[in-house]
Amino acid sequence: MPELPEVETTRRGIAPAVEGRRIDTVIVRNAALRWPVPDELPALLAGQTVTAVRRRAKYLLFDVEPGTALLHLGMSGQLRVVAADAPLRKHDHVDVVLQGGQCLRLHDPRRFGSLLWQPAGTRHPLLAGLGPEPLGPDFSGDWLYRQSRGRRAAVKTFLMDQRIVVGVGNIYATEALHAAGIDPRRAAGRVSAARYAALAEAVRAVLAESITRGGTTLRDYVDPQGSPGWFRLQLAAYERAGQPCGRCGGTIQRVVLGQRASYYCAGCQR
DNA sequence: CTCTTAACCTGGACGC
DNA sequence: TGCGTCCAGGTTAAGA
Repeated sequence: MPELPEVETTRRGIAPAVEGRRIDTVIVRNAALRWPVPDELPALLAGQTVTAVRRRAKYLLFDVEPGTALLHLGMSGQLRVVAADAPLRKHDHVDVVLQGGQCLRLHDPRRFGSLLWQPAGTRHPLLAGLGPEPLGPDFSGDWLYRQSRGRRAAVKTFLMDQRIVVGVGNIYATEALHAAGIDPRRAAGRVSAARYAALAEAVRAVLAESITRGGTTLRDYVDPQGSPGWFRLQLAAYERAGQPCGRCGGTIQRVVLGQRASYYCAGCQR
């Protein structure tokens, strides 16, 4: 489900309820996520005060004194702020019960998400090797250009590689390439520096605009208050096969790249 | 190294 | 109504 804008919207939605708040208990009903939730996690978090909720790539990071809890929402994860006694739904796998009667509830039907622990002063292997934040200072067209030299994989697959740049998933890679006028099938190593400059700008613009609209709800994404995101209304290419391109009037095509559905306009994406 | 593929899992949409 | 097939905002391990 979530790419950077949805994770960031989730972060902003939970921060007021969580930051500076003490954790009463952590209830793990089903530890069988992408990786097993560590047995010791509830004991590590109970009684701790959350000093900050951060985001790195598509991970939410909950800082407490002994370390950081890492939460990834996978494809179908939702994190909601609910009353601690709110009725349970199927697939409500974890509750972080906060002092004051609210709780953070993780709901994840497909269980591709993960909840892991990083002791203070260490770096979890999953966070090692991640590329720059697309909305940060280290991401640029020049960076993309240099990383892409000699690569034959499709530029869309390259753009979704979290070692190259984080946070860009299937929707936003599709949209950014459309906005930049680049054919997603083109080999990454055969895109010019000038066009990577345009692509980097398109990535930033599409992510920033989606955040302002609360992310994209295609099927089941909701923010921590249960509201959908509205960026879907802005999608120019994603899931628009057969429809006219808003820029050139051509027809949006569907193709599969790296096992993921991709959409592009044969008229204006080269 | 780079690249491709299978796998993890559930549920909704669709065709018969 | 039911059953089979395909598809879905992600990521990793394994193999070529």
